[in-house]
Amino acid sequence: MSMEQGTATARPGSGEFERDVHAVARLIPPGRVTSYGAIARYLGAARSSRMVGWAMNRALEADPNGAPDARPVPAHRVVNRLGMLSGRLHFPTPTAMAERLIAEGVEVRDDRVVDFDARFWDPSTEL
DNA sequence: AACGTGACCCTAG
DNA sequence: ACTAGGGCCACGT
Repeated sequence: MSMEQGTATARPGSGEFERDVHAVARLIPPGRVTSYGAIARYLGAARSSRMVGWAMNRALEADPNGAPDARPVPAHRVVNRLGMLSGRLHFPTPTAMAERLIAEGVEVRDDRVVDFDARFWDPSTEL
């Protein structure tokens, strides 16, 4: 049997890397935040921080096929290395990301996490 | 199928 | 301290 089209269910972007990113993100404790680069580094792909952002984007998307791994991913806890909410525009509303953080006790001001260093959670160190 | 565009980050001038 | 550029790689056009 030829397997040329065998991947009929091949979902673009559903790679191992993306799944790992989601797995790590789910380990971020409420009230803490991490960065794209920190997750990338932890997964041994220090230069693929952009892909982490893309993975968050996918996680946020309503599961198109009711994926088996439809557990929620706390994408709002991932910010850039300066603590800025660079992904806020990808949420349902431009303020949803900040609101979710605030609900967890994270102070946000001008689209930026207040006291970022203290809130920062580094998987490489804490995990 | 090449090209531009990113929820980024690091290095060099 | 600031600006530019390179690398990464999935996606839309």
